[in-house]
Amino acid sequence: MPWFSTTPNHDVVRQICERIWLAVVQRSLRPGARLKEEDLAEIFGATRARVRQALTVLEQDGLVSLIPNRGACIAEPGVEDAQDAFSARLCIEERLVLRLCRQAGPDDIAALRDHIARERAAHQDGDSEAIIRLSGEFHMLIARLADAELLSKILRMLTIRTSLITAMYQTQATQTCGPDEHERIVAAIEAGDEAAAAEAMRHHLSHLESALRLDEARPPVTALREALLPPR
Amino acid sequence: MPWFSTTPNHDVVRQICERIWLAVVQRSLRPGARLKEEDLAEIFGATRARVRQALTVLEQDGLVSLIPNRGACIAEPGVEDAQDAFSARLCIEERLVLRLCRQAGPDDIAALRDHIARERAAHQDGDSEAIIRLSGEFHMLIARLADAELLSKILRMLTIRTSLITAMYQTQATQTCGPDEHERIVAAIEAGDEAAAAEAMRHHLSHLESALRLDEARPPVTALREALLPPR
DNA sequence: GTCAACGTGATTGTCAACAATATTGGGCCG
DNA sequence: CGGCCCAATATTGTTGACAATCACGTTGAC
Repeated sequence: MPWFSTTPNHDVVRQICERIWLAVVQRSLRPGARLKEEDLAEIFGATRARVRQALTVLEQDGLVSLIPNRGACIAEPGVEDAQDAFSARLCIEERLVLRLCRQAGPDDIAALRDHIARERAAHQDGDSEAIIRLSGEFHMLIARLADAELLSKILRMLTIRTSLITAMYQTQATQTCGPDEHERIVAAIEAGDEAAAAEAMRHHLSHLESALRLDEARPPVTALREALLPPR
Repeated sequence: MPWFSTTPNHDVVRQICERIWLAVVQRSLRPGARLKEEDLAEIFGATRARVRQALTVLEQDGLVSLIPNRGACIAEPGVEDAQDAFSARLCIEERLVLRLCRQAGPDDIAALRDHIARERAAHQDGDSEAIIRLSGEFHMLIARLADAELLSKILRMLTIRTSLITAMYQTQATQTCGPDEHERIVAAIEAGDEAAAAEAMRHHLSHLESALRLDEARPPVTALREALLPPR
């Protein structure tokens, strides 16, 4: 299930991207962490050129910052960036569910229900890796079913960004929201109720956003750095 | 005014991207044209590595197709792709003008008016290069004024795509539509009339789309190739 | 005469060494 | 004693050559 990123040419590159992304959302790689090319090359058994390709792709997706002559590090989106990302997702996904309300056939509904079932299973098993992954894939599934290739591509970029943002700003209380809200969206789509579907999606996204500590003065991880370092 | 693409690290890369894009919209580079790395390197006085970076970026933007082990060529978006692109632009730009209706201050309106004035000047001078460029930049200006960094980035990608599509499918009759429709959008924004602004933008985009020969069976440029070459 | 296999030429993909640049630690001067 | 400059080191950026791959033209067999 190759869902990551903008289909890099070679599998090795995609694997590197995917592993780094996973490390970020699982919080084993903190925002601001430096990514030394040589180390990555050794870790993944690849050459530095490959690593560099991967980093270029990851920068496009907004997951890493690439500073010339200074290397790469996990990006540190600010509060503004977070709001931008959710705002953009709202714009895209509202459109997607509206389209799906008109186009969706029984197969589509079944696929969505099946996905939600897997989400529930992951929740019961407490498999946090699967929970995070499936939660993101639900939205990508909607995009795919809506038959909008470009919007899918865009949404992919946005989900990667919001993954990072979530890992950065989320409170301990709400890890990810359960599949109930997804269920509600699907139900509205099945009923063909455009207003309800759009509303459900809006509610879902704003719920995701409001679960974050965006109101706080500064991101928790970079607080130290930015506070101590003089402005460059 | 560095408006092109996803801010590549080095200026050389951006210049290559920009020149290729310009060549495409000016129709000196036809869709399907092969882009040999070595030739590009010689033309731009850059190394092949740089050219490769540029091609990677251009592929992300959908301007070139990058086939493994076979090289790069100007992309040939199909009718489906064209509709996708306009659909996505509609989604994004509608949101942008709505936001601008609420946020726009006198400075913003002045900037928009100033831009339209330049468009009119280009039209009078018959400077087709400027007409194409300014026509695209108007939409980017809206995105920038709407204070939506991410949506700007996305729209940039979409305008590049639609540039290519326009170059590919446009009829001889309607090169680009004049600045009158832009004027109408700005007027609605100035009045703060959300419904009118959204409607004006919808009208503008659908006008752009309907000026193309999307109903024809196949793209004009590739017709020969696809007709003569056996399906691979 | 047609088709298939093969060899050749051209082009892309990869690599490892080299050069340029930023960071860090120590020494020197104020 | 503190600030500044300079050299050493570590890391990134670049280059050119090499290997892998593919398209095309030729040759041979059926």
